[in-house]
Amino acid sequence: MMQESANETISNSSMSQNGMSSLSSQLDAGSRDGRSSGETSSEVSAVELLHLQQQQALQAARQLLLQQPGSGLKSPKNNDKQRPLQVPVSVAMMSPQVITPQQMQQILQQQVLSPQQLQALLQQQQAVMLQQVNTHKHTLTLTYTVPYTGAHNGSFVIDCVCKPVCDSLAAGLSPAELQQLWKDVTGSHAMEDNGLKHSGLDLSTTNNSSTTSTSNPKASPPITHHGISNGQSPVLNHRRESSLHEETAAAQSLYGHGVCKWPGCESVCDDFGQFLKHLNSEHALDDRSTAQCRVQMQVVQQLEIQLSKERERLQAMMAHLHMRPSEPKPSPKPLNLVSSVTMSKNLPSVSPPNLPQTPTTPTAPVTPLSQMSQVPSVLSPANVPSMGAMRRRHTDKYSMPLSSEIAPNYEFYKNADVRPPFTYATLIRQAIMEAGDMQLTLNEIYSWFTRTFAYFRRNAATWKNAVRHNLSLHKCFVRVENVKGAVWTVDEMEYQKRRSQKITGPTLVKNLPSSLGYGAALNASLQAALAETSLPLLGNPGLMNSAGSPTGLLQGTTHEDLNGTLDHLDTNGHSSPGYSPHTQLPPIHVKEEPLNMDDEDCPMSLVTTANHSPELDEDRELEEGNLSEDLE
DNA sequence: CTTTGATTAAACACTC
DNA sequence: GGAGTGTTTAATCAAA
Repeated sequence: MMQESANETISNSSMSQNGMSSLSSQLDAGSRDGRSSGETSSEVSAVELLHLQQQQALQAARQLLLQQPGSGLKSPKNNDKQRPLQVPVSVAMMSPQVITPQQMQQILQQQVLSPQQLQALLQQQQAVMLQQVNTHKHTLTLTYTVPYTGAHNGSFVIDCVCKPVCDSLAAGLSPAELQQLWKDVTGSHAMEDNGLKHSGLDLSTTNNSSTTSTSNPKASPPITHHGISNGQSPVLNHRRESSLHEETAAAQSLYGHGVCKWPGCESVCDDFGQFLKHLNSEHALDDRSTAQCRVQMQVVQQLEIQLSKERERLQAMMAHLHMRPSEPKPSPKPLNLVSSVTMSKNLPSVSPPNLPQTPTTPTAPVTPLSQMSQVPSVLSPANVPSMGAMRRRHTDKYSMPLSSEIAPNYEFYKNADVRPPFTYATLIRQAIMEAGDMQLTLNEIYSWFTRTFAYFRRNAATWKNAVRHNLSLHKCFVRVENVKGAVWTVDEMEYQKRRSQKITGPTLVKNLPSSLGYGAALNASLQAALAETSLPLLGNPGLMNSAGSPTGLLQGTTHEDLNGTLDHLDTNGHSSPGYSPHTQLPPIHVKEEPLNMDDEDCPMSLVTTANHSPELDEDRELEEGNLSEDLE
C-alpha cells in the first residue's frame, strides 16, 4: 500500500530530476511493488517468459541502484539478507556504463507504468546494454559473471545477465563473437564456480537453487522473480525428467562433424559414444550448463523475434513492389478479353491464400517482369509493357514444367488474353506432345495455340510467323512428310539437349529466389508437392501421354522439363527414371504481356495458378479437357 | 560490356 | 496469282 503511493510520488519526483538516491529509493519501492504485484501473479507462462526476463533485467538494474552509495534504500523486507550476495554481479551488469541516468529514470517510471510500458522500457534499457556489450566485450564477460544475484526476495538474477548477452548476440554479433561470448560466460562461470555453486544455478527450479543458495535461504513464497526463473526452468526441469530422452535426441543435434556443438565447446569427439560421454561429463546438469541453456533459449527467442521482424520487412517489401508497378505505369491498353471475366471468378478463391500479403488485387498490375521475376505467377501479363522476350527467358530459365505451369492455368490462359510465359518452342512442343500421335501439322499447331490460349487469338500473323520461325529454327522440331502432307514432330533428344543447356544449376537456384514472392512461394511449394506426387506417374511412360489424353499434355511437359534438367532421356523422350522432383522447381512465371493485352487480367494469372496449383493432376486433366472442349 | 536467347519483322522460296 | 508453308536474316530486348 504505502509503497504504491510512494512509488507514484517517487516516480514523479524522480522524473523531475533527483539524483540517484531518489531514483534508487524509488526503484526500491517500485521494485517491490512491481514484483509483488506483477510477479506474484505471474506464474510465468511460456508466453510471459520474455516479460519475466525483462523484468529480471529490470531487477538487476534496481539492485544496481540500490547498491549505489546513496541507495541505502529501504527495502524493508528482504534487503538485508539478500543484498549482500547479489551485488557483485549485478553491479557489473548494470554499472553506470550500461544504464544511463535517463534509463534509470525510465526504470523508475516503469515502476509506475503498466507492465507493457515496463517492458518497453526494459527493452530500451537492454538495447543500450547490448550496445555496450557489443562495443565492449569485457562488459559482457562481467555481465555474465554476475550469474545471479539475490534479488530482494532472493531470486537469482541470472536471467538478467543472460538476457543482455543474448540480446547482444541477437543484436548482431558475429559467430565468432558469439563463441567468444560463450567462452567468456563459461570462463566466468568456471572462475566463479565456487561462488555460484552455492547459489545453485539450476534454472529449472530456481526454487531449489534459491533455497540452496546462501543468498536467501528463506525466500519465502515464491516470488514472482522466482516464478520467472521457474518459468524458464520448465525446460530444464523437463530435462531432468527426461534426461535420457533429451540426451539422445539432443545429442544428435549437439553433435556434428565430430565436434560437440554445445555453445562454446567445440570439443572433438571421434564418435558418437565419445560424444555422449563428453556430453555427460562436460555438459551435465550444472550451473554452467543451465546458464548456457538459458542463454541459448534467449538467443533463440531473440532470433525468432528477429525472424518475425525480417518477415514483416519482407512482406512490406513485397507489398510495395507489387504495388509499384501499377503506380508508375498504368497498363497502357486494355485487354480484350473475354476471359477477364472468367478469370475474375478464379481470383477470389485463390488469391487470398496464395498471396497473403501482397496487396495485389486483381486489378493491381504486376511488377515488371524483369524485376519481379521472382514473383512468378502472381504477376499478370497485363502490366508488362511490351514484349515477351522476358517471358521466354523466364520460362526457359526456370524451365519449369510447362504442364505444371499451364495445366493449372488452363482455364486462365484459355480465357484470359494473357500471354503465356512460355517460349514458342515450348508451346509448340507442348502442342505436339499433346497430340495423340505426337505429330501435328502446322495448321493443327496453330489451332492448338488459339484453342489453348486466348492470347493467340489475336495477331495471328505475328505469332504464326513466330511459330513457323521456331519450327524451322529449332532442330528439335522435325518436319516429316506425311501422306496428308507435312507434319511436325518433336525430337526429344534435341529438345532436351537444348533445355539441358539452359536449365542447370542456376536455374534451380533461381527458382528459389522466386519463392520469395509469396504467391510464388506458395505456388512453388504446392507445385513441388504436386510434382512429387505426380512425378512418379509421369515417370511412367505409359501414363505419360497416352494418346492424347489430357493428362498427356501436362505430363509430357512436365516430364520433358524434368528431362531437360536431367539430361538423360530416352529417345522416347519419356521419363527418365532418374529425375527427381527437386529438379523441377515450380516455375515462376511472370509473364509480361505485350502491348496487346493490357487489360485487367493480371491478377488472374496468379489466382488461377494458385487455385490450381494446389490441386492435383486430376484437376489439370479436367482443365485440359475443358480447354480442348471449349476451344474446339 | 559482351554474349546469348527469345521474339518479332520481313524477305524469299516452294508448293498447292 | 494467291495462300499457305518453310527458311533465313536482321533487329530488338532482356538476362546472364
